[in-house]
Amino acid sequence: MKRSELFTKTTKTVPADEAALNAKLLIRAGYVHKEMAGVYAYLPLGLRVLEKIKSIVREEMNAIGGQELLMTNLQPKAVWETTRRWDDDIVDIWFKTKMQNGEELGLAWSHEEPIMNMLRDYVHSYKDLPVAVYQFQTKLRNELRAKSGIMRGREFLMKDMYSVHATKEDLDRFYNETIEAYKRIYDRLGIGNLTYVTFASGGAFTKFSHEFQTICEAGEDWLYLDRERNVAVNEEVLDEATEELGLDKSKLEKLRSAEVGNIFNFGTDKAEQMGITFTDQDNTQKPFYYGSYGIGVTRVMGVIAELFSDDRGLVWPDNIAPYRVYLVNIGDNPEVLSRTQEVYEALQANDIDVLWDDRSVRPGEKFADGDLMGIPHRVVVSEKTMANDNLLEYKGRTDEQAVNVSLEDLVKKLTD
RNA sequence: CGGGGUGUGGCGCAGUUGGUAGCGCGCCGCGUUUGGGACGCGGAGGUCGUCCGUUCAAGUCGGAUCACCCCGACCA
Repeated sequence: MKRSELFTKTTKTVPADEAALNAKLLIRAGYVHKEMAGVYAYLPLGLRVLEKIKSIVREEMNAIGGQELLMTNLQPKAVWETTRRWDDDIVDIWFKTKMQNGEELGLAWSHEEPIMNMLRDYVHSYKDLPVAVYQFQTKLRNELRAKSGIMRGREFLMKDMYSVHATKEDLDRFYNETIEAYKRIYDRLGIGNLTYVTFASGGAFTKFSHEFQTICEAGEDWLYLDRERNVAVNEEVLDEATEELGLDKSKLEKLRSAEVGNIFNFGTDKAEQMGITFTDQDNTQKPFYYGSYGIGVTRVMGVIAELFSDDRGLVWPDNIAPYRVYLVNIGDNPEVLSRTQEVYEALQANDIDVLWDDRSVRPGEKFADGDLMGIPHRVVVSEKTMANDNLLEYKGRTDEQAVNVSLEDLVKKLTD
């Protein structure tokens, strides 16, 4: 992609209506556009980041047997009445609307009930089990107050997976496999070393659920961490969990964290409430065991933006940067331009995402833009570099000093 | 939903005791520039969130309303 063709612009001025660092940077760099409080549009750069995060999540979900699908945003009232969760006193974040004939509809804040209801049509026997399905879906939640930029919106993108099983043991097995898959996801997203599996409040069926909490000053949760045993507990279940797990409360470290994932073991509750059963081997009707597993995709993006930024702007991990290389030509000397073109094509030929800042603006502006956008690798072509054995100037986003490399070595470095 | 704050060109802001709107950035044109967000000259762009009221006169005063932000409560 050439920078001159990218319609979004960067800006030096900080938006006045944002306090959250992630929103300030993402808006300034042209990743997101604020539609209204808690509602953000994803522009080409932002969408590329989201898609890269999704690819990682998708690979890991597929690896444990998840089948991707796409549920709907419009949801029938009846499905939610079976678990009493249509009631605004029980779920207070509903967006609801009506059809022309007056029939009430819900706008998806979760898909737990609709997924179960859908599975009812296809899963009838123990032979069909287990099943795990997942989607990337927009969730709409009528939060009293939106805050923290894209970390907590009224509209956000979530990966939600659901699994149904014939036995408790099988659900437990899958639940644990999912925990491992989630760890791999956070590792690949570059936040693995800051992310902890955390005990949090459960539901009716289990005492605790598990959250994945990333240590982050901008988070809204408090995490109590036992570094020695590598166990973390959410503040909301601190007393119960420390007792249950035999932790020494005085040794726990209290840290700000952001919830980047949450998984629930529902047992058979949901299936019982909804009256959904399968025929087991012994020809009796039994309710499914049901688990649900969420990752807030847009929230993760916000957390990463917060965690890795510096005073010059965003700093994306290589894996999810919208482009990996920010290519800069200095000056419009035809030889420099044709050399830059050559580098541009070589990178593309090796499947390295490159954004070429081909504008005829001063070098400082290009450097500042590349830094603000958080592109991990910067490559410069100029008369100076060409005079220097035709080497390229390379600088990592967080490097102090640039170094000279050949095109071959650059490609090698970026494809290893 | 309780408390606090803010709405003025695209963005960030100023605007005195009420007298008919200005600055920086950005944008357009011309020229000079080109290794960390250049400079000169010339331009375009605003019924001051909205409505009602007070007044000869409202960005400015009063009321209502909407939106946005922060703190709290709540939440993936």
